[in-house]
Amino acid sequence: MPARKKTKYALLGILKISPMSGYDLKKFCDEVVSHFWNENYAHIYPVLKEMEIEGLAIKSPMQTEGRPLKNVYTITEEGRNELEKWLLEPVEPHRTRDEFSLKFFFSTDVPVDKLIENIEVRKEEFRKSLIHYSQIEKERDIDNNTKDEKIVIISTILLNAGKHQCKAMIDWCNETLETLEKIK
Amino acid sequence: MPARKKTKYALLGILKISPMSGYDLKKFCDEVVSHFWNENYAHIYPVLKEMEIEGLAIKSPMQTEGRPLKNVYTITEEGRNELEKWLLEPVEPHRTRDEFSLKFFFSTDVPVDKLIENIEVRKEEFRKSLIHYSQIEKERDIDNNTKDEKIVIISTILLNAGKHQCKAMIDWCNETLETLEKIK
DNA sequence: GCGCCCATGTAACTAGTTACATGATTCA
DNA sequence: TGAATCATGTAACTAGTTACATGGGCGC
Repeated sequence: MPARKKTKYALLGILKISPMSGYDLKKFCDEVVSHFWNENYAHIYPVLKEMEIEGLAIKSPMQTEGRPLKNVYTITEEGRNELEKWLLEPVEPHRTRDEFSLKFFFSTDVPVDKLIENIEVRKEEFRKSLIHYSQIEKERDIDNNTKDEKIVIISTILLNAGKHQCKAMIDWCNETLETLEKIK
Repeated sequence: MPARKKTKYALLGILKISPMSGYDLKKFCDEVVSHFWNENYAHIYPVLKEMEIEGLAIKSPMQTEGRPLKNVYTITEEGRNELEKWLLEPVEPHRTRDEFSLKFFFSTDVPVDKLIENIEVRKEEFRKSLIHYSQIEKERDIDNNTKDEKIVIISTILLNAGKHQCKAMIDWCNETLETLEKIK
């Protein structure tokens, strides 16, 4: 098994949507799937090279007017097969490492007021995320009136997951604040 | 900054509760904080060594009858200070990489029936986790009647976070199943 | 006699991040 | 003229996992 497995499949999946360069892939990650995925250049460029060697994608240099040379990658049939195979495999559950919970667990000697403050900050973060999700949805609805397309349905479902999580955590923050106020 | 930062603080935090060996630390992780943290031996032993060199913990070999030699580590004053410092720092948000969402996003060509099946599996996982959390709580209540202790309150709050998340995801699964049934 | 628990550790690999290096064009 | 964007890449570091190696004691 070659290295950088997850990045490879992420890139394959995006290249299946449309051929693009390393730079474009990064932009796609930041703009379209940032709420559940991220990549950085240091990951993308070496993996693209490997993918070309493995025959999963083909590089075609493109000279655009007044712009640096662009290496556009196109997914191959082999790449499609590899992606398809991965899509059908079950998702292996990844180990949890929640630093916030860990800190909170060790905070027996931290004053309750400080704990309350931390929870307030966290609640605010979730509130902002929730607003962010609603905004993404709104923007998408404006330039997208093809609501029946499968990709749109899938995107909506994934956004909904984020919203559900945020709401749950905001509820938890409120309950926790009540609990902490009582023992203050 | 030395390597293996998070493991170091996790171990410091547990050693503050009680001195113990690498083996014990692993057990503690698996039994007490597994729902938000995990460690493995390959991480624990080298980090304990580093921590001793840095003066954050002291190793005392202990010979227990009919048992292998046990290296019990005790946190030092310096270790306590280091931990305290870390506890007061804000938690830096970590990048999301949700493989399930990624796969789901790329699944436009996967038959809807297969998607429904995947969501059903996921729902079942969350249902099991929810039961697991309730069980932990029940067991803890039996051998713990000191409900007012801060550590017990904190544990309850953290368990509650897990429960909130599971419930939210089960709701999401149900909504998603409805949506998918409609386009089947 | 077999498998599980106790107990410690290393090697090799997989994964992910930060900082650095370079250089052109576009827009304010 | 200076900041932002386009565009590609490497080096060094931090983090985490799997598999392997070893060996005694306990209970069934």
